[in-house]
Amino acid sequence: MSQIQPIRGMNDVLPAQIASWQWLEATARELLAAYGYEEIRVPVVEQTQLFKRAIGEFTDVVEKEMYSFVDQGKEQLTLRPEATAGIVRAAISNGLLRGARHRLWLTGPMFRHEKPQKGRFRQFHQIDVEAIGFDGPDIDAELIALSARLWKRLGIGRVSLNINSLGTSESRREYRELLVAYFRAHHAKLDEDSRRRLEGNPLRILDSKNPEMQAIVAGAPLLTDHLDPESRAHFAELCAMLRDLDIPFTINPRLVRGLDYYSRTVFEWITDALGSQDAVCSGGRYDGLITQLGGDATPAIGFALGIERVVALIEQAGTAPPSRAADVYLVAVGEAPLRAALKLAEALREALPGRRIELNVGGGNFKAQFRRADRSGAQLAVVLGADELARGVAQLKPLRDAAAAQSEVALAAVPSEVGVWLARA
RNA sequence: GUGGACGUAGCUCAGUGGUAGAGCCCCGGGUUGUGAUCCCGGCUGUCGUGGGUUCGAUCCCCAUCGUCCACCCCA
Repeated sequence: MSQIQPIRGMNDVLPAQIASWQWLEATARELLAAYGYEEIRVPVVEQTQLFKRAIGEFTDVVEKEMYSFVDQGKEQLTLRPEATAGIVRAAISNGLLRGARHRLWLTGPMFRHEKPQKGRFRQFHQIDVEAIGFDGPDIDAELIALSARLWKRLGIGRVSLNINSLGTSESRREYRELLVAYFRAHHAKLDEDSRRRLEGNPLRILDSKNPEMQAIVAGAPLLTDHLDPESRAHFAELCAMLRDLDIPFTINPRLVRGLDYYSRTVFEWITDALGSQDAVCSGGRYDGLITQLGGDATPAIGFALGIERVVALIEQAGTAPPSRAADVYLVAVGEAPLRAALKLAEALREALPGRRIELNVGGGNFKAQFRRADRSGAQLAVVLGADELARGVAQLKPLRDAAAAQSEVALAAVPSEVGVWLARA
C-alpha cells in the first residue's frame, strides 16, 4: 500500500518548531496593535482576474506561478499568491475607502507554484501590513520603523534595509523607455535572461547577478536621476525621517520589485543568513493600485514579511523563549488511584488556572510514570497509589531538587499546597 | 522552468552483487511503589517507487517521485 505523499513545497509545521512561529506571531500581533493596526481576514481564493490586474499580466508570479483552477460553477479562481490584492479588493467591496484611512494587517498562507529551495515554498506564510489612505512619507517612515522594531523585539540582528524610489507611474514609464533604448543599443552584449527581461520587465536587468552584465548595467541611466520632482521630494523626506529615527538604510537604485503595482517608495529587508532567498520582508507604495481595481483614488503603502524566513532567523539567533514545561505531573498507579487522580487534576486546574497540569494517562508502573514526569519538565510530582488513596493523602515530590524531601498532604489540601509550593519555587 | 547533489530504522548515519547494521529515541528488567546516571535485554525496515540487467539487486542501468543547493524569481 503506497503512502500518501505531502504536496511538494508544502510543509507541516511540527510542535518542535511551533514555539518560534507563535513567538513571531504574538510579537507581531502585539506590536501591530501598539501602532494602531487592525487585523483583517480575507479569503484565500479570489477571482483570477484580481491578481492579473493587480500584480501585472507579465510578471513571473502571474505568468507561471499561480495556482489557478476552474471551479464547479465555471469560475476562474486562484489561490492568492500575495495578500495586497485581496485586502484592497475587500476594502473596495466593503466600502471602506470613502475618504477614510485604515491601518490593516493580515496573516496567512500564500501560494506560488515555484521550484522549492531553501526559504522558498509553494505554500508559505506572510504577515502583511497595509496603510491605506496615507500619501505622505511620514507613513512610509512609520511603517519601516514598525518593521525595525519587530526585528529588535525578536532579537534578530542580521538584517539590513534597502530603500529606493520608483517615482510615479508616469516618470517610471519615461525612465523605462530610456532604459529600453539604452539596452537595445547594447543588445549584443546582453545575456539571455536580460534579453527576455527587456521585453517584460526591463528594470529587472539592473538587478542582474551575472558579473558579465555589470559593465553594461553600470552605464545604464539611473532611475534616481529621472524621478519626478514630487517623488524626489517625497523620497528625500523619507530618508531624513529615517535618519531622525536612527534607522540605518542603504539607498539601492537597483531595487525594483517584481510586482507591477509599486510606485515611489520601495524597501526590502535582506539578510546574509539564509542563502540566496535573502529577502525577509519587503514592500512599497502602491498609489495607483486602488483606482486600477475600481476604487476611489487612494494612496497606500504596505509590506509583507515571510514567516518561514523570519522563523529561520529566529532559530539561528536562538532568541525564542523555550516552550513551556509542565508545572505539575500527576503519577497515579492503579485503577482506583487513576480515577481519583483524574478528579484531583481537575481540582488543580480549577485552583491554579494558567499552570500546566499533566496527568499520567495510559498506565505504566511507578518507574515508567516517574520517567515521564521527569521528561515533562515538571517541577513537582503529585503521587497517588493504592496506599495513599486508602489513607486519603497524596505525596508531593519535588523533581528538580535532589535535596528536597517528599511530603505527604491530605487529598483535599493538595490544590492549595501545590499552589503554595509552586509560588515558592 | 534550467542545472547539480542526495533518498537505508522515528532521528543521525554506516554498509555489501548472495534479501542489512551502529548510535540516539522508545519499551521492559536490575529496584514486587519512585525519574534524569549506570548495567542487561527488546522493538521496528516494502534499503523512496516502478521497470531492466543478473541464477540472485539495497548495491549496476533507466525512469519516476521526493528532498537539498544554485540559477530564475521572490516573502
